[in-house]
Amino acid sequence: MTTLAAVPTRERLVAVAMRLFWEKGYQSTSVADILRESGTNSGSLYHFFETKQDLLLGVLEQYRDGIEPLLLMPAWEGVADPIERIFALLGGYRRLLVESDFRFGCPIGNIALEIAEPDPALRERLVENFEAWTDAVEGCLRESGVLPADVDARAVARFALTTMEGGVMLARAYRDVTPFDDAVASFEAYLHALAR
Amino acid sequence: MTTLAAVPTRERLVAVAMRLFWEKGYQSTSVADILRESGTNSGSLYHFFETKQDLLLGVLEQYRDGIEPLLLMPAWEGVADPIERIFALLGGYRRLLVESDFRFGCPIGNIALEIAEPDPALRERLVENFEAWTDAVEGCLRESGVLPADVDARAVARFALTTMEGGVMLARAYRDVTPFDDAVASFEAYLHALAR
DNA sequence: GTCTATACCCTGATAGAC
DNA sequence: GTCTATCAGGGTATAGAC
Repeated sequence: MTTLAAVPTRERLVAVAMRLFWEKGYQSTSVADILRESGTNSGSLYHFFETKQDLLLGVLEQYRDGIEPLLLMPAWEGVADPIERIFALLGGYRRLLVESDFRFGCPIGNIALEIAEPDPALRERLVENFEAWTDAVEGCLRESGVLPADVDARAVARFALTTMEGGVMLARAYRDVTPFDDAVASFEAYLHALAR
Repeated sequence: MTTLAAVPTRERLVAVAMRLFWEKGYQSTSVADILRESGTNSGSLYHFFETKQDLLLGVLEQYRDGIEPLLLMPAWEGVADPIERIFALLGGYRRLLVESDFRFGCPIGNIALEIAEPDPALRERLVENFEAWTDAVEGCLRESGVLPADVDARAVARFALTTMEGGVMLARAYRDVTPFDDAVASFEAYLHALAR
């Protein structure tokens, strides 16, 4: 097993911040929390990151770079059909909701709404994450060939993201997966209607 | 014109907190901000509310009670057709996004994601707001009579909420109303597909 | 119900030796 | 790059007179 101490300090900080920002939110996580849970001293954190928000940027870059290997690849293992892959991806969020008793939703969506007026740099990182997610779904849609030529595949892919984010929000508030399931079922019906 | 001072203290506090929580977020609004902008002293606030979160509960109750008179009635003025009313409601959020340069989204959705692990009391207030919104849209759907009997009108209404919340989130992050418009257009297509 | 003053803690961030 | 110590400020909430 890899111990925390074996990981270089910067990566350790990003990994711990990633987890805490997800669990508690960005603003409710103190720098002291991150230092304690990562076994790091204040001086080291501020050696690598100018500010707490700078660390958040590092976390969002990590999410962006992890979409392919850490989100898509596990979700798509053993799923070859591109349309099924879209629902496997959505199913991953469902699983996360249920298994965490609705504590864990979408870490990017949380940040997007938690910070009322994000800096341009922060907003850019959020958009990069949303775009990478949308790219993946758009790729599935195109690969499937089910959409007529006059349908905007990117808009459909973005609607999948909208559905996921809205569904996760409601499921967490209700502590009930039904709103999420209903949203996914509706999206599926929408997709079928487009495909015919 | 009604001056601030003419309004009873409790209502004044709720009104100002409502605005600030929306503009800046709950956690980024300090009690001092609320006191300053409402022209109130600390002792008065804590006379009416035990804690800052208690004030948030008051704000959410106000939102809930205001859905009919302050959200639906203005949006539906001069709109008789129940299906058009659904899109008039969604159009209200669009207008808000654009006119505020994407600073104002859905105040309830913001709180729902800003607070990672809301107390049961807080969660209950969020749910009340989502339910009241869903009730209104479900009423429109039933009144319109466009849905076949085997379609779950409540699930469709909730999907409208999902669409709105997801669309607002993305539009704010992108600072571009396109994701919202695409989401609404997709929802409309979904509704048409159901209705036939 | 409202006023002033303030307790008391935790926040992000810094200093400077090693 | 890492360590300890600490700063300055702002956070929520309270005390107690009026």
